[in-house]
Amino acid sequence: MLKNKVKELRARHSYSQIHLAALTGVTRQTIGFIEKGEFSPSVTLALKLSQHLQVTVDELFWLEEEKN
Amino acid sequence: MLKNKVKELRARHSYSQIHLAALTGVTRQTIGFIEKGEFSPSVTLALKLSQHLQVTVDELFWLEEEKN
DNA sequence: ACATTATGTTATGTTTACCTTACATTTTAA
DNA sequence: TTAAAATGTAAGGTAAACATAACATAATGT
Repeated sequence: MLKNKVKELRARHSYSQIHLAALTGVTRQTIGFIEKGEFSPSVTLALKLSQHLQVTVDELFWLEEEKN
Repeated sequence: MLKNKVKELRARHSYSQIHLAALTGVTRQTIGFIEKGEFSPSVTLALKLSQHLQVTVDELFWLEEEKN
C-alpha cells in the first residue's frame, strides 16, 4: 500500500492544507485525502507536492507491504 | 507538461511492453499510453515502474514547461 | 517466406482521482 | 472568551486513469 509523509512535511513548512493546495493547483480536500492515504495521486501532483515540500517524490511517497 | 523516459529505459533493460506491464500489474496498453505521454499515471504505478527500471521516480518522470 | 512476438492504435466500459458544496469540529489568535 | 482559520468528513458529479477487446502493422527468428 501507498504511504506518504505529506502531513509531516507540510507541518514542517508551516503550510496549511489550503496553502499547499493552492501551490499545487488542487483543493484542500484533495490534500486531506492524500494525507489520510485515501488515494494515490497522479505522478504530476506528486511531483508538484515534492517540489513545494522540497523533497524527492521517492522520499514523499513509498510502497509498503499490505498487512492483511 | 509531464515527460518521462520509460520507453528508453525499458529498451535498455530489453523489456517488452508486455513484460513491464506484467511486472507492474497493468496492461500493455497502459504502458504504451504512458510512453506516449498520453496520461499521468498514479504515483503508485510510477513507483512500481521506477523500481523495475531501477531509477527514482524523479529520474523517470519530470515536469516541463508548456510550449504555448 | 513464414510464424511468432512486439507494437500502434482505436473504441467502449469501469474505476477512481479530483472537484464542488456543505456542515461540524478543532485549533489559533485577538 | 469569542471570532476566525484550519481541519475532518461526507455526498454527488465530472474527468481521467486504466481495463478489455480487437485489428493492423512492424520487427524478429527459424
